[in-house]
Amino acid sequence: MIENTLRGIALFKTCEEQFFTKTASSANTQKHGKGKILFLHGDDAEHFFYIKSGWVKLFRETLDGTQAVVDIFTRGHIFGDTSIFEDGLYPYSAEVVESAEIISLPLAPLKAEIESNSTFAYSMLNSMAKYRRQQDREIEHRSIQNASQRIGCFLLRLTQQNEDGRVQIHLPYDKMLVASRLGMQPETFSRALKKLQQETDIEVKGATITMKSLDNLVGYSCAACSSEFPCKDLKPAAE
Amino acid sequence: MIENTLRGIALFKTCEEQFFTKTASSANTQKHGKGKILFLHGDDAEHFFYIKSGWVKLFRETLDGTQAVVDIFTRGHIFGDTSIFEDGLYPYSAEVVESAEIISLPLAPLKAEIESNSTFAYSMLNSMAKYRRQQDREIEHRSIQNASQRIGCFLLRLTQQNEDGRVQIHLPYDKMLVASRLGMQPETFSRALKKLQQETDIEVKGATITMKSLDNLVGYSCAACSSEFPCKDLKPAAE
DNA sequence: GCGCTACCTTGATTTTTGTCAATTGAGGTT
DNA sequence: AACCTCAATTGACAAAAATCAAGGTAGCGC
Repeated sequence: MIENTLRGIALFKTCEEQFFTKTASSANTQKHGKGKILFLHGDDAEHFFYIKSGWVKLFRETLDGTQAVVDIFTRGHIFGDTSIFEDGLYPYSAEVVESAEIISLPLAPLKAEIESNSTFAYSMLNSMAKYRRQQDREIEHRSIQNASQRIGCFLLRLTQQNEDGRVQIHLPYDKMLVASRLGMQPETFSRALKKLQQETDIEVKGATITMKSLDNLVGYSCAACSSEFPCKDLKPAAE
Repeated sequence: MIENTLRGIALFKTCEEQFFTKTASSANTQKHGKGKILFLHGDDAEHFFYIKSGWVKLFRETLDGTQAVVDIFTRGHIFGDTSIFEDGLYPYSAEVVESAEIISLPLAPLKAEIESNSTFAYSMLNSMAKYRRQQDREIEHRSIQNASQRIGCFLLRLTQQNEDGRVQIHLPYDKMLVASRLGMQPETFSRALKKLQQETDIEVKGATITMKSLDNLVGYSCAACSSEFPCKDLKPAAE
């Protein structure tokens, strides 16, 4: 059951047989409701996680409780794995933000596989490098894009390139969360989204956003980005 | 000559013999003055680089010429290596910002070593994970720290923990560059540094900053950070 | 339905940062 | 020394975002 899921994950394509059996033997799938804390920053890390469905927020907090969202992941993403390289402690906290089905997997076999299977280690490096570029982009955008442009970019990255006619996007989680994901206050988000509506041709109705084509949005947001649309990292992802 | 330098690099500790000989055979050391462009974003990547001394800025630009500084590295750092995972293209541009001595190294043996030596691949993953945490911190700071706090943090990260009496810090490159590294305008930097002077006990004289102890600075900046001082990633770096 | 509890929006205001322009200052060259 | 260049600072102002406060709205349980 779980073993089959694992075999289907692109990242694990090059793993040895024993990795799947060992990992699956102490893995388990669980459904979690919104608000469930999976682990806290600094906890001893025994497991890493694979998201089958739903959304998970990774975050860190300062002493006075201010929260910084590291990232928000969904189906197909792995998290908690880098604790291997962090003295076995989770480098962030994780909270379910939209009801999720999550597979919990032991770290030990993962570490063993990295250490023994260099092809797999290469895959890990590849996915790590991809993520690194995403973070570079994030930092870049925070310094050269304004709030509306960042929202525009966020929306563009939500559209799968399946579109033909009218484009429709559905925000995958609360607007408050989108705001924190983009590093702005909810009020700023609300106003910036309104401004984006005026400056482009998008129509916002609750969490649903529609538009004739992506062109206007691309012109508005991607002008203030060092990459071209469509973003390379969104493509099929050559594993 | 170069081979010995390579053997001394912590990251390469676990590399095979042939890696050193192959790499060194088509490596070369060069001195570059301030302003020298080493490669441009999108160039075909044949080499990666090791900094023996000086400072190098990695950056990306939008079509209209706005520049975003990805990072600024010095002695002991490697860059250009991730192009292995980016279709063989450099994911950013690189410019010498303080006269530097740089070793240029072929990418092919590095890639081969990653693919064949899983212990080394593990080291690479480890260093990549470390860098990832640094970027997480960077993103965090841009959303929850103000300009003065970011400068304070930057200064703290420049101090080696060798201090006993009075602490003295020397800015390693232009203030304009520090500003861009911290994602702010030079004018903002200038004012924020002045404010930092008023709020803590630092004394600024040109590029030299002194203070009785780090305490005030730590209290001022690290209060708005999810990590504790001293930052773990600055420690000896267990390779 | 009613009331409760978020989420979301809107307005007014303050804070922070960016922009534009002018001046000062330091280092290097001739 | 006089000159030049460019970094750095400062002031005045504009823009962007955060903050504070008040409503509005949608979903949910009773």
